[in-house]
Amino acid sequence: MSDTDSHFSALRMGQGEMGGSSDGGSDDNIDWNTEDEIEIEKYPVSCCSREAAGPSNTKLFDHFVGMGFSEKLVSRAINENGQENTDLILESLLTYAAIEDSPQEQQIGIVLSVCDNASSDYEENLLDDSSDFDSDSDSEGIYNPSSEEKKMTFLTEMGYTMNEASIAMERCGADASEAELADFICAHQMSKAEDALLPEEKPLPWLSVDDFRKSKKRKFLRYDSCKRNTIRDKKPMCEDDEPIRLPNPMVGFGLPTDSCSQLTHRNLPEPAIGPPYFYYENVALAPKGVWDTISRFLYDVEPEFVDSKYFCACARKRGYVHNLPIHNRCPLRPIPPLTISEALPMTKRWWPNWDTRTKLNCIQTCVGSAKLTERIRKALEDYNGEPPLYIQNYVLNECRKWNLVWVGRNKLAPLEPDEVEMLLGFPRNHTRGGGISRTDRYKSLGNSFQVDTVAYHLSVLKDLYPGGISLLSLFSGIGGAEVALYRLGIPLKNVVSVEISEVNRTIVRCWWDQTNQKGNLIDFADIQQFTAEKLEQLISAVGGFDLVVGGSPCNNLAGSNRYHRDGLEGKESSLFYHYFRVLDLVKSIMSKDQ
DNA sequence: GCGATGATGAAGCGCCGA
DNA sequence: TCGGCGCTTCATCATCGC
Repeated sequence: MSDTDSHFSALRMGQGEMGGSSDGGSDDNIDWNTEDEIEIEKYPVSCCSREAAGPSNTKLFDHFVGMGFSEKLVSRAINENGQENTDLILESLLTYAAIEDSPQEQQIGIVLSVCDNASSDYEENLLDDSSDFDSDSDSEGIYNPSSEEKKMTFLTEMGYTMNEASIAMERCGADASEAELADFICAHQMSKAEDALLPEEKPLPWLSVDDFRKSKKRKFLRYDSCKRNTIRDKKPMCEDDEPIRLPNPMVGFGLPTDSCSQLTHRNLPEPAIGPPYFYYENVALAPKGVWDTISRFLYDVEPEFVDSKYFCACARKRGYVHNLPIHNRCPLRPIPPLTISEALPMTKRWWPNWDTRTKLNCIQTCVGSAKLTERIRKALEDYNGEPPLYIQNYVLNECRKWNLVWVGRNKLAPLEPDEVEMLLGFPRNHTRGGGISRTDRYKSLGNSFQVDTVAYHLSVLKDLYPGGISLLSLFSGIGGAEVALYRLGIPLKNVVSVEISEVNRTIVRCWWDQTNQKGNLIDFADIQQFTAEKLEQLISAVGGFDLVVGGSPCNNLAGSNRYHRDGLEGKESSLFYHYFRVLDLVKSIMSKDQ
């Protein structure tokens, strides 16, 4: 198994289910003469306009060879189409590849060479996709093959074929980001998958860019009938053509405290059905469109939005995309304190009656400063416990903003790290010791799961895996999923943890040792180095994963980020695509092994 | 160099009144 | 229905002290 197998895994949803031949026929279902060609005219291929500025013949030749086509085919295509119209050349090349009787291995070889040569550029691709375009625009008229190749590399690393990548780049144009290109291909694959369900098979045209951009949900329309009994129907504002909107109240498929409102069944899209089970988490209040993209990538599974204030004494609005069963959920015992006064009883004595908070806001990675609490103390001390309304409003605003609690007369303070641990469902001192600074504790905790909430969702696994579970934990952080499973009483047979922060890996390792786990814990630092080969070895060693958990970085999604709230294209948050990549690889490898 | 501290808006949504 | 307002938000960066 190699990286290129993801090529097939990405096609699995469409090609495999179409029953298409495997003899190099990845494009058998593509209608190369669709009306969409008209659309192409509206979205000129970047390379064409650049070539028109006057690239040399050699450069043109090298360009297509660099894309992975054989010299023979490139010569033939240039001879047949001339040097002016690179659209035609590219289309000819793709057609040759599609109709050629060459074995698939040849195409795999193309993909492999691109991946290998460009692996070192991969991170840069993820981070700098927009900057590529900027530089292009700066040098208007000058052809820059590296930008195109970087996108090609990105897409092939994602597991798409060269042909799919080329077509997507052609259709979406030069201004398309890597994510948009991947989304475009994904849309086509899903469409093929759905067409496989139709009695009459026919070649499926690629979506036109216009259609794709105007109605990204088009490809999923046929799932509508499956969704009629799902939570979506409980949200009348959530039409298929509308972006995903957050439910109010944010209770997901139901709360343990309200059995009447619990949803016990949903129909998952076919490609989403395990094994393995997967569970993805991120901030609910992400920029518009982010959850639509996440949902589309994760097999069109409807996100479950839950505010942890229903599970503990602090709010934590998160979206969860998973394919777990949703019946027979049960909460962790003991039920944690649900109000501030229950969670922090020593604050009751000092809590003024005009501070009506019963829940804390979302716990973040930073805490209020000592100067702030001192300013508040001074503002309050002249009023003997009954400050005027404007002072009350000022204080309450700061309290909500920084999650301050009353620790004395006129005295507020930020939460201590161990209090945060308790509120989030971790054992006391989970993040303490081992050379970890106080700042790092806050940071790690602020980025973690709320254990009780996650455990409620994962509780359905207890009956399914009485003998224990093998877990692939991506972006593990301080081990929220591991702690949740442990507290549920689900034995951890094997845990493969991927976490970039050494501090966090240390925390998980210490917890693992201190709780006398009997299973195996293997940790890795960088998900970007988590290759198909490595995955295959791990899957072979542990006998497959039962659950793939991950909450990719939210830095560029969170409202608190006033500098780089760039959505899924942001430096850190773009790592979501690696969650999808790894999950899809695991699904592919495990489906082959079965 | 590292950790702690303090200053720094804006996006998105719900609510409410016109 | 629409616009104004209030509320919330897994953060980032510059600076300081050790």
